[in-house]
Amino acid sequence: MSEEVDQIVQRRNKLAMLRESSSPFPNDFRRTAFAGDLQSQHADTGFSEGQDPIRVKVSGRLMSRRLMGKASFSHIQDATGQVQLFLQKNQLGEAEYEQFRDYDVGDIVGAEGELFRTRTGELTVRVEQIRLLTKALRPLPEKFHGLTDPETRYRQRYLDLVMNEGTRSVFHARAAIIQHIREFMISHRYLEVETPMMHPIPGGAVARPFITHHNALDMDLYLRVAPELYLKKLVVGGFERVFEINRNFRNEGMSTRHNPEFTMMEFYCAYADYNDFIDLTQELVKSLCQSVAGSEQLAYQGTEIDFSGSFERYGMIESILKFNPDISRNMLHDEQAIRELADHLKIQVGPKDGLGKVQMEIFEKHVEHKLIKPTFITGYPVEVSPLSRRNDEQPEISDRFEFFVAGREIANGFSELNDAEDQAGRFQDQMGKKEAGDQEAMHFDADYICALEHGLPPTAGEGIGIDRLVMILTDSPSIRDVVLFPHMRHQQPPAE
RNA sequence: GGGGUGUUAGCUCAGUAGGCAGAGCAGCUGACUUUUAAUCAGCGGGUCACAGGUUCGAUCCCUGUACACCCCA
Repeated sequence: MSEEVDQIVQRRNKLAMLRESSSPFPNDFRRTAFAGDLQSQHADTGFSEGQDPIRVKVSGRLMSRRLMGKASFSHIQDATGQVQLFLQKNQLGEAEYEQFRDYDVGDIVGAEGELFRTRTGELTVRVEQIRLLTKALRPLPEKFHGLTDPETRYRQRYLDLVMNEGTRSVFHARAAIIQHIREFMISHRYLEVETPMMHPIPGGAVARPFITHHNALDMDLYLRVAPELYLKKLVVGGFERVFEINRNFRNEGMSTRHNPEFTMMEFYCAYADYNDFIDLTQELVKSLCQSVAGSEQLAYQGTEIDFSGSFERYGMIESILKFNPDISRNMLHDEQAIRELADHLKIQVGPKDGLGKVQMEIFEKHVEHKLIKPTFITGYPVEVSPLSRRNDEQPEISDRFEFFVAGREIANGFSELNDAEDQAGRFQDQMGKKEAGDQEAMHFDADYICALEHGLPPTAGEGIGIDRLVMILTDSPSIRDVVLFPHMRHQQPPAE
């Protein structure tokens, strides 16, 4: 019999004993204080003799035990932090003290007593009563090194959360970031909405969808790759400023910056253009830096990133030239030359791909990862922007921008294409690409065209990748570090 | 999809020119009324990821598979 099983068997035996004497999973303990609150409230309390004693009831997970004969110390951890318990045989009584000695690290307990300070000055509860509230049958990871194995941290995130303060703080930060964004949008008069996650036709982004099936209707549905088309239908309907924070699903590879489901905020504003959203994005990002980090200087994975002042801004072509001195402007604008260049750069180009598509490929491969400072890129080709408004001066480019930090695309926004006939033509173009084998190309969405034909006001739209933003703001190297339960390959469940 | 690295006790990690598998923590027994990685004495705990191959003998060498991490596409 392995020791792992031994430890579980011992705990099961203890639980069996508890079942005989009482209900082992009581739910009538009510705490009066949180550990972290006590620490901050009593940071300067002296607990001198004459003072009125402060009685508290605390509960949480037993994280350590130091048994010394007739007295013991222990730490419990709740949602706010840890506090030390001091247990004495003559205070608890023989029976209760012996019961405590049977508790295991990992058990959930409730304790009541008076606050005091130990010789070393640590705030401590002098326990008068303690109860086991939940027996833990499996041992926790080791107390000193904690849990470091990345696979276990992701698959059993609860253990990571119990053991690692850093993990807890990342997800607290994530919640604060999303709350901040939501309040920012509401304060700018945006209405929060929820649109379908299951789409009859996948649309709104160039991406491969997941397919599911509705039994009663006997029809295939697609998990959404973006909420874009529905949100713009709401603008047609007169909700002139809307936003949605929710999951998108893309059936693509996984990496440190891609999870099959990821969180995006999309938002639309009538009577605004992409330049307005560049300004709005900068304002939002700066305010997030201040609210999360308290500074516009952030360190990301050892690189200082400066969010102060106005963010950098280049045209896409200019950025290619700036970061790749070997490439000339003429090469990027000549069909023949750019294909040779792409070949030289080992970029695969499809036979139906035009100038714009190849420019985009070169940009993605040879510029994106170099955009470390917060940077807006504009001037994207219409060919790769099937939902964007055409630029008035240069019809081959769109009124679109993307926002990059630390070499990562964080946001994508544009003046919306509200010309229904142009949009129908762009969908036709996408269908041509799909027939040529491009699995990411869009479908023709007649419903959406119909909505546009009713009149979409001039509108700006944008999507912000929340996970990537959280990565940068929390200095996390992988998207798995900012998603509570990242997608993992199937694995055998933990054996007993 | 390609390349690299890894998988040894519940956890964190050693290790073996190829010859009975190691530590710390956790666990168990005992001592201990201000400890905090408590301490002291003793004890138990392993399909060395999985499947093949080479070998007298494989945790170690070879091949494949699974899972994970990193890099590239």
